[in-house]
Amino acid sequence: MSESEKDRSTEEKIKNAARAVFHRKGFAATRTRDIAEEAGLNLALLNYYFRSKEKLFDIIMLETMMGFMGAMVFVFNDEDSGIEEKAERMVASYIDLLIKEPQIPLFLMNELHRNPAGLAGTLNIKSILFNSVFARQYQEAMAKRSGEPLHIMHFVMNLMGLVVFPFIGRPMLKIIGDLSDEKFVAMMKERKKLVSEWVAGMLKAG
Amino acid sequence: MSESEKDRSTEEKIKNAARAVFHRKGFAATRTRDIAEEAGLNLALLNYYFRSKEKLFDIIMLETMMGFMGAMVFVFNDEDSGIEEKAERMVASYIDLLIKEPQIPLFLMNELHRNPAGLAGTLNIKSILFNSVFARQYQEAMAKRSGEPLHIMHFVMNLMGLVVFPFIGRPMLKIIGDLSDEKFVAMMKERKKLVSEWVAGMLKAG
DNA sequence: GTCTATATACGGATAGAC
DNA sequence: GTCTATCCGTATATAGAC
Repeated sequence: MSESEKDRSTEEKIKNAARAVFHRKGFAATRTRDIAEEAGLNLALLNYYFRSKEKLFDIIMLETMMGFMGAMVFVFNDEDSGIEEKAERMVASYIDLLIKEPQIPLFLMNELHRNPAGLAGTLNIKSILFNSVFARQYQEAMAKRSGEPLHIMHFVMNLMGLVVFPFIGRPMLKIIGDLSDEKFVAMMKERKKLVSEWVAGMLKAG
Repeated sequence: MSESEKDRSTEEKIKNAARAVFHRKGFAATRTRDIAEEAGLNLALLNYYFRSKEKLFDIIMLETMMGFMGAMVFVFNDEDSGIEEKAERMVASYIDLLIKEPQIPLFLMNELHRNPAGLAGTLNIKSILFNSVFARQYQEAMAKRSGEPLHIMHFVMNLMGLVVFPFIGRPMLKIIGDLSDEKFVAMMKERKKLVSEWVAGMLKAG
């Protein structure tokens, strides 16, 4: 089956529609009818291809999770870059991803909250972090700088907080700051450079 | 009516139960039956006291929003403290609040996403920020430091990202970092001091 | 594979007894 | 004010024609 045929197959149409609607409204608030309509197909086809709403959701969730984590894991184990360059690349690639697909973080945070074990257990992310080149470089950076060494999760929280939070809080931030969509996106692009500088500072200062 | 009577009144019992369940599961996923059960009361009483699930939800949403914003607004307009002290106090009070009520941020972000205008329009938060003592002090700090002045919303994003995001991403962070609940809370307490230092650094460095 | 029609379950809301 | 019983719309899932 060619790529173009695959994209247009009924199964792919359903998955693409399901992804869009689930990302926008979350599991509980989406109706299978919404997905069928978004796909331009009959409701019965959802059950023909994917047994149930739950099963369809699980597939979308897994793919979304992999896409989101993939952006990180790819950079994590590069031997040729230092920690600051890694941080800079993660920041840039996440901001690019989230400008294109801004609903992903809220979707993921919600559904991980609903079922923390389910998916997260599938991917063994925990060992991915601790055994990474990134973790080794982080420990080296901590050893060099003044002050107490900080748990690596503080660094992960900072990186994600500075990059991902604005997309989760977007509706609130737009109101508080009186920001248009264009202005918001422009600020996110500014943040590629800014966040890189801030996290580099955190690695040095005591 | 005395305080103890008020706390135990049927209306209060329903509101307390509704708050707990809505915060935990969000609007779409909570059933009025869940709330009745949590309150130890009959389902029919919800409609007797609060017409509909929507109406009950709106009340909880408004109260939660006010509680969340209140912690900020209170500090915003204090004339006697500098900007760094304000930041430090906001960080500390938010972390204390969120250790007690960790579901609030995800709840608020979700429901603001569902209906950005609804509530946010009610409170005119936008003018609260721009007319605050805090905003004036921020502009002064920007004028003094080297480099281009940064939009105040970058500062708001940083403050909230560093403080609030960990509570939103808690299930993910616990898995990635192999953290127990106790360890997670301990790290959040550490962050009172750390985040204060980081944001102070952002106000100075170019 | 795709459709129409329908079975079945669930959830919000209310009627009416007490 | 509070309960039990029930109505009724809506949503998932499936049966069966084409």
